[in-house]
Amino acid sequence: MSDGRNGPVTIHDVARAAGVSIGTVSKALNNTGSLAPATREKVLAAVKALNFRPNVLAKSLHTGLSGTVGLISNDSFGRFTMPIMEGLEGVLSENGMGVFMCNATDDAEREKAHLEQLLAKQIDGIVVTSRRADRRPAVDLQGIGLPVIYVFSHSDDPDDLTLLPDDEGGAFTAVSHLIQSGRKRIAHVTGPDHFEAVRLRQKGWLAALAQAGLPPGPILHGEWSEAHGRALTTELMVGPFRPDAILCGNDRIARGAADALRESGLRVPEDVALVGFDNWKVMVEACRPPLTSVDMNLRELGAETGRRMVQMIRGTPQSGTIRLPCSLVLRDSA
Amino acid sequence: MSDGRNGPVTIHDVARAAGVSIGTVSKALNNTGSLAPATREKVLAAVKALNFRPNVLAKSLHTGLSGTVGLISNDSFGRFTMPIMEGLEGVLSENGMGVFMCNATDDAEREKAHLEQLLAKQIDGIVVTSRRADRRPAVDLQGIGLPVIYVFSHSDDPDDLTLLPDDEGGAFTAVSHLIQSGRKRIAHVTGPDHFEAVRLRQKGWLAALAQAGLPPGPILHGEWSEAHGRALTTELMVGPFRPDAILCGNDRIARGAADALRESGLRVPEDVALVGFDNWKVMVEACRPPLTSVDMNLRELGAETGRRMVQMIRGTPQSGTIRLPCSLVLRDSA
DNA sequence: TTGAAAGCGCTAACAT
DNA sequence: ATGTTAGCGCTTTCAA
Repeated sequence: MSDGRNGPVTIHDVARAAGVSIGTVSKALNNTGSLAPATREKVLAAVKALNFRPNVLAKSLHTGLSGTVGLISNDSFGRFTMPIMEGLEGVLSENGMGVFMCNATDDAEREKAHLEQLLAKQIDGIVVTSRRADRRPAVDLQGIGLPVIYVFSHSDDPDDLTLLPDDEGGAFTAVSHLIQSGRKRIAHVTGPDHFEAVRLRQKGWLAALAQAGLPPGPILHGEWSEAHGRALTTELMVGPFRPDAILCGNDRIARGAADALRESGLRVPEDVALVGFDNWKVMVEACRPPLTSVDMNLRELGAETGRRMVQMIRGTPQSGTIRLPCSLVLRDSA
Repeated sequence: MSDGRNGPVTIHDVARAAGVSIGTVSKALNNTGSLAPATREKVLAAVKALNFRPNVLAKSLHTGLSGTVGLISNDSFGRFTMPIMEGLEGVLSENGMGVFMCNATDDAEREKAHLEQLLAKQIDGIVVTSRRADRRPAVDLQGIGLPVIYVFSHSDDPDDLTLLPDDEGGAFTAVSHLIQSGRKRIAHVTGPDHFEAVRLRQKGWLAALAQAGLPPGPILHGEWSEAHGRALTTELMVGPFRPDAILCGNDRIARGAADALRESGLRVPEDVALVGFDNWKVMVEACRPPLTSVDMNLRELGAETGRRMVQMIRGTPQSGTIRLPCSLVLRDSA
């Protein structure tokens, strides 16, 4: 607490207290070189007594590594970034590393400013995340060779490493489940098709139908909202194709669908089964009935990002686009 | 790009390129000391040419300041932490500072581990946030005098600085609005009363009623869910007190209330007006009708945290509990 | 106005 | 086994 002098406790204070040189303290702290056990004990005792905490910034000057990663979000720390960040931070902090949060909100200027700050802070790597998984220009590292991972965001440079959920596989799994539980007329109500994820999920839906020899139902596009889920579902149900199941592009659409069906006197899942996408807790639980939904496992996506980032920082380069599996979470709607 | 040598460009490289000493480069960069304009130009030209970026870690060794703040969240980066983080990061990054994200999830061990990492990284301050605003033990800084701000979380040490939304004022504003629009029988359906926020909102509700000379309606407690919103509202409507308005403890409860009312044939807001709390976009917009709700202005709360953190780091100590105003966002339900 | 030199807290090679 | 010393990239006196 009161070490007599002012300012933080340094390695010199420890050396003095233990009656050794600072080099010896350093060795004791890092288990390097050779040291008499007794000396080590003495040093560690002084460290405890003085409550000494090594300054990692000073250490960084030597190693060239700061033990720090920058996370640039274009999601304003939104719903998708959160779990990714959680998984990432968990893995990195286990490795003694920290995460700098930056919010760029799809503003190139802000992103550039953040990049400058991060580089000045000597970060060891960059993670770029986004609100959606469409292609974006690669971050401009100005020739500085720094590991970069795009997660839930997609660099247009194929030499970059991009981590994404397997949207197509997720949709395939969901539709296969519907088919296995006896559904034969499966429609798809989803979001705007300028989203890559929308196109991929559509592909998975079609693939599962094709594999079972079932005809593709209609596909309806709209905004990602409950209101559109209701409207599109109503539209769908008065059409010629009477679905016995609907794969929804996200949980909000699915919840809108559930409401529309119930209010038109149809039962879920007896008359029409429903599967959502995102497995967003507040949505799936509030839905009537509770919604079966595809989970993109974003937490795990973030954790995998962390593991790969550690590898890259240690010198193993990685590139390409990797898709991690989604999982279907069963509830009452399908 | 290729500066001939390996590794990052240092101040020495710039000095060499500009034909001056490193001391001169430093002065040119920081506008300190006296320097011939021509020399400054020469240096800055070299900086540009080499794409030199000062190493702030090295600078930190002198200043003792890292330009870095740690944010310890106990919310797993949840819905409430997000906007706070966004506001905080915005202000701090404007000041050239960065934010380290840590997720402690209410685990004292994890919090301690994070604290150690943050201190080793020489952070200049700590922000502690939480899922709810109940009291918590102060972070143990072990005698290190470091600025700490509790936001959307409440230290049990009155000498700490705590920033919170004005729950009571928010409820008061909401109920006053209901009264002004002619409502006279105002009930309160809310969350578990072990939440400080619940008790404060209740207080605001009562105060507004008292000021208007209206009798307090019933108050019903339940979980923060739509299901409980529906159940409690149904219970309320069959009771002896026929409310013409309900202040809801959060938006989920309010949305449940809206559904229950509509499904029992009552119109919102004609028969019963509804006000929610949180102004959570997906909830208020999906609600039928769109929900009038109290916004806690968490983004601004985060921004204010950032401003005060900057002040504290600059040497102005602060303490006490400060409550920032909520605002009522009008939509169709009241 | 500019340069030389002494550190900031720490590591690591080299002496002893 | 331990101490000495030369930096890591930068700032900041103090001389010149």
